[in-house]
Amino acid sequence: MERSDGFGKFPFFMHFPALGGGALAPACYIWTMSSDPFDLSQYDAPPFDAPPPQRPGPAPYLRGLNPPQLEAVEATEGPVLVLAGAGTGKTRVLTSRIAHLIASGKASPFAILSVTFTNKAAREMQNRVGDILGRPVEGMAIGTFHSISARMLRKHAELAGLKSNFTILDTDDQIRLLKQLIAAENIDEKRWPARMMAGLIDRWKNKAQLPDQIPEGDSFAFADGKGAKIYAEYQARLKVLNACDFGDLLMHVIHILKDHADILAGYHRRFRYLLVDEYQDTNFAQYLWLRLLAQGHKNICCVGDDDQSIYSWRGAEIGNILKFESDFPGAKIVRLEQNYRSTTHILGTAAGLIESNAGRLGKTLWTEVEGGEPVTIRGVWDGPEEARIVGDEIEDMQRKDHSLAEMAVLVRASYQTREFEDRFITLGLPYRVVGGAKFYERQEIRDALAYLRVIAQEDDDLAFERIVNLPKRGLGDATLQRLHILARGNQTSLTRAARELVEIDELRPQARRSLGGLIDDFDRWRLEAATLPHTELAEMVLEESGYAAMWQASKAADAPGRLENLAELIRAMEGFENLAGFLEHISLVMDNEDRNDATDKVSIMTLHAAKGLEFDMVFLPGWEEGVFPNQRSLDETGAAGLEEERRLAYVGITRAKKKAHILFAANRRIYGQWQSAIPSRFIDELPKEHTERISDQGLYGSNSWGVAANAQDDNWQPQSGPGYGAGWQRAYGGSGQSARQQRKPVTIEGTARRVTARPAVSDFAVGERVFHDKFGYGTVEDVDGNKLEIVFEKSGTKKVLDSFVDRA
DNA sequence: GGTCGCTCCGCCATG
DNA sequence: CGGAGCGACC
Repeated sequence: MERSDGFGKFPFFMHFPALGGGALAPACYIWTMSSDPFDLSQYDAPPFDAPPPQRPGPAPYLRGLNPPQLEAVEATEGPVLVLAGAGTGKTRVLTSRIAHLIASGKASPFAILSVTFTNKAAREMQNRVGDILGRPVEGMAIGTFHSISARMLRKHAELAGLKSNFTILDTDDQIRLLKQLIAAENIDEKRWPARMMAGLIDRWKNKAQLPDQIPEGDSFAFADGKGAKIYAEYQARLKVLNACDFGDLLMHVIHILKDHADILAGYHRRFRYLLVDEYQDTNFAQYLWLRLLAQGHKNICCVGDDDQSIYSWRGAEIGNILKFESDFPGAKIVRLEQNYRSTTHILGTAAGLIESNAGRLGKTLWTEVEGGEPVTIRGVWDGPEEARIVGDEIEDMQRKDHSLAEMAVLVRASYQTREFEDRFITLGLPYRVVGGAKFYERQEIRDALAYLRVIAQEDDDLAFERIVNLPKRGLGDATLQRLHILARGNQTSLTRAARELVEIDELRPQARRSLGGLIDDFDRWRLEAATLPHTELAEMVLEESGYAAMWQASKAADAPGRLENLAELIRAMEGFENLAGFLEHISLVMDNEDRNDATDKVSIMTLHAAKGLEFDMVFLPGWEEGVFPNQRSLDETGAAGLEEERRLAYVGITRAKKKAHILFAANRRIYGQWQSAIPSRFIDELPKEHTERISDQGLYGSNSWGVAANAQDDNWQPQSGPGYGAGWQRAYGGSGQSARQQRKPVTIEGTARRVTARPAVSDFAVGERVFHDKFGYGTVEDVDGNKLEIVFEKSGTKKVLDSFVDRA
């Protein structure tokens, strides 16, 4: 492979004075945590360095627990279900319980298996237990279902038809692979998108169903009954690629434990105590996984809150928590109801809301902390206005010496973060988007990772395809086609097919030479990988492959930033023991917070991501019908969907310790189109005695929002603000009507042109006579969403947006 | 084989 | 509106 002369003397990372710390990178994500590999190589505990005997009296970590908490901590033997309301100290119970198991000598860390919902929670829990015990906890198996399963699967990979260095594919890879299979089946990808198939496979795996266990009918969810077949082909292909997806991690482990009694017995010997956080969000596969592992000793402690179950869309079964007692006979149930987090107003608001849900286990949260401020509910004109108000309020609090880290904006959907980012950037307000745009989702990072993936696991086709012609090596579609044909025919991977292809005269000499060179490069890098530290290997690969040179030669404005990101990637690798550990972290640990960054920042995140967190002040914007509750949730799962949305709102409110702000806007831009919006039905459900409703003067008139059958004028506190026209009143003038009926157009003044905002579905009908400023009079011929096909009397047939015509 | 520009579609939440 | 993906053209 040709390379520019002497390039090797100037490693790309040397061009950056401060490695990875320059001003160009827009955001700085660093992984600093080394993967803390709990060892699964043995089932029997090594001699336990037992803690010094306790002095008489209650251990220090038990002091300060309330009676139910203490009960949950001390009931170490047998099944225990802790129903822990929001803010009732469940994390404290879990950490104290682990500390108690260790300090009392009942178990060494080695014998404890602790499942958390996020890796971040795992990390924190581990640290907190260490703090309690006064020394770091080592050897405890702690992590998410997925990360623990990955460890187990690496140990028994061959039983799932894999090698222990298997690749974990992300959703992107999964979809690319499915696209190929769908195309090979001659299925129209437009009608049956790979995304949809990926969703189905995910759902099946959440139920631990193998391809041959898919009921006939379920298979018809895709391409007229080809669903199960594609699933089977997908699984077969994964085996050839020595790869698995997220769902496989659990499913393979479940089937291994089911089919191999000796292995299961081994884990029973080892894991004497199981702890599970966020039990209400476990799905059927996770339930099976737990049941298998808990079968032996039955020392399982699950903590959860049915009111905070927000993951049914990915298969979580609230039923798991409801039937715990029958699954584990003799289970002890402990309820934690004393809230230590929030004020009475916040708790009261949340409780009033969740009351509308049916089928709850029922808890009554109470607190000793009286008073505080009522929850503020505020209607604003539009999205930008909402972001402005939130930004101003945050700045105001900041001036009053409140830490930004104690404030958070919690949105329903991730696209909503943008409006706030824009505003905060304008204000120069430091923020972080938790779980937002991922560093490793950037093009250049994914490319670099692809090289490393192929080195670590040569059958990783998805990675190989990504970089086979990057930088350009003259290996285009034609060559790739041949590789694919050969690989499919031989049931092998692209790399292996390539090895064969370069031996014969199938390819043009140039392509053959180029492909041969690439194969040789990879072989050489693999050889180096055995001895070279992985960071140096990465540098070597980026230089020798010409990938770094490609960006150096690029005149694109963002090329320097990309090079800097590559340097950042290498720096990130330093925190890991080896390449495999790093790659596993990338695929499993989604939270990529820069833990070296102690800057005080506001958090912006989705409500889902906020689960388990708490902040002094919480902003909950976008409380509008269709946004929250989310329209698709209502459409797809109806009443159950609404209840889940309500639980999500409950989660949002209960994140607040001192103050919650709820906001909604009269106008929203969706897909770049202005639409009028009406306040969320949840707003009506919030108890009046715990909330205050603020209206900008002139915006609402003397009326409430029209939807508020139970909202009264005396509950309003008009504030001075920009005066708006009567549009609002027109929009919210009606009352007692359903959400859909209430959608009426709002006229937005002040834009360059007079624009009428309308819902996405036009309320014009075929045959209606209309008038258009430019085209004159005409008749509606066809309605497609908000697009109308109109035959104009003078101008002929035109496609126009309904917003631009009026009824004649 | 590579690049530019147009069209189409999505924005529900995740490991 | 913004990104992905595809087709036309160099």
